Amino acid sequence: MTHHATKTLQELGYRLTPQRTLVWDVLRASDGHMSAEEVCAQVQSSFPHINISTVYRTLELLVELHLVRETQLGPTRRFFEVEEEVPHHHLVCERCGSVAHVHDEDLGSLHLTLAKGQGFAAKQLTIFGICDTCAAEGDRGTAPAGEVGPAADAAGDAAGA
Amino acid sequence: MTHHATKTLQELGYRLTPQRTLVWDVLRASDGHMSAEEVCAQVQSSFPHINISTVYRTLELLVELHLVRETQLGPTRRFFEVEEEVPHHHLVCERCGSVAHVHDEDLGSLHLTLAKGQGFAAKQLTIFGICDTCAAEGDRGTAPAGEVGPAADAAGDAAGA
DNA sequence: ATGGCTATTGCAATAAATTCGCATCAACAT
DNA sequence: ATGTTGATGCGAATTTATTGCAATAGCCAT
Repeated sequence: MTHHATKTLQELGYRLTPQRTLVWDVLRASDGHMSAEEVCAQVQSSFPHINISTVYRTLELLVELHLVRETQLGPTRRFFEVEEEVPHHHLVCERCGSVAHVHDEDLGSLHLTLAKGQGFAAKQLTIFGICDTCAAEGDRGTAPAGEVGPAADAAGDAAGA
Repeated sequence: MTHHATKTLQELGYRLTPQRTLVWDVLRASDGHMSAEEVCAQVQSSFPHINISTVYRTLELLVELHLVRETQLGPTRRFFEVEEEVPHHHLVCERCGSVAHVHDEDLGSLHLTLAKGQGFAAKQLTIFGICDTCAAEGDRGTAPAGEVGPAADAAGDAAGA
């Protein structure tokens, strides 16, 4: 009961279970975004009995109630975070995977541009690119673009994940 | 052999197999983004023997060679599209799932803002929101926000997928 | 055109993430 | 305290993606 969330749940007729409370608490305590598995692991430290499927169901519910939002940080995994008052967006580094935030207000006229140009109401942006740290490291890391090719001569597997 | 792609492959020492050619052709013929499964199904119509794992491996290769790029349209599935000369970004409607394009140049000063503010070099944006069509339809569709709740009174399952 | 070297492929097994059915359990109103 | 019924745990089923390996087939040299 760290928040009005519990009240919200009850007011809407949902039962207030320890599982739900804990999932919420864990997400609130977290600084950033968590996968369902991470949430589950965290919750289990104080409530060992919780099951991953319950976590999924709870997350789904919280998203439905706009207490939590699902971020879009890439394929093959879902991430969740507490829905905050000041909207923000995500900068995902394609090289190191780090995730930074940008405040919505720092987007300039983007909303207006999209609204005018395409009639699109932007809610959440995910911006993929290269963070300053990785850029500083030069073009090492995840196989830049230069000399790729089959294991013809001496080019190892320069194209990992 | 619809493009320089085949030449690129051979020049780099990769073998030119029908599977690779067909995956490339299918992607080129497609208007938008395709999942690996969709590509596979398409290719199979003219080359029934191709296997999904080959499709994955081919897509990975084409991405590596910057002939194809992986788009980031949401979790739980990967999508691919031919890498085009003029960069564009994606507007994904959270309600109907439609995907529209925005030209990079229409983003205004966003690149500059991100570069200055966070030292971040943006490459690909995915913008989630509501498209004009859905907005016009009012707040029906994917359970807006108003009256959600357990199956208490007469509220059906207004919150499907 | 032929043959050999080895990159590629197909297939099946595997892995990871998420969902579903159902019997049991426990919130909450009475 | 008790009943009603929504919520949970568990295992099985799905979906999506990856990997090992033997068989196949490009491509170069002949």
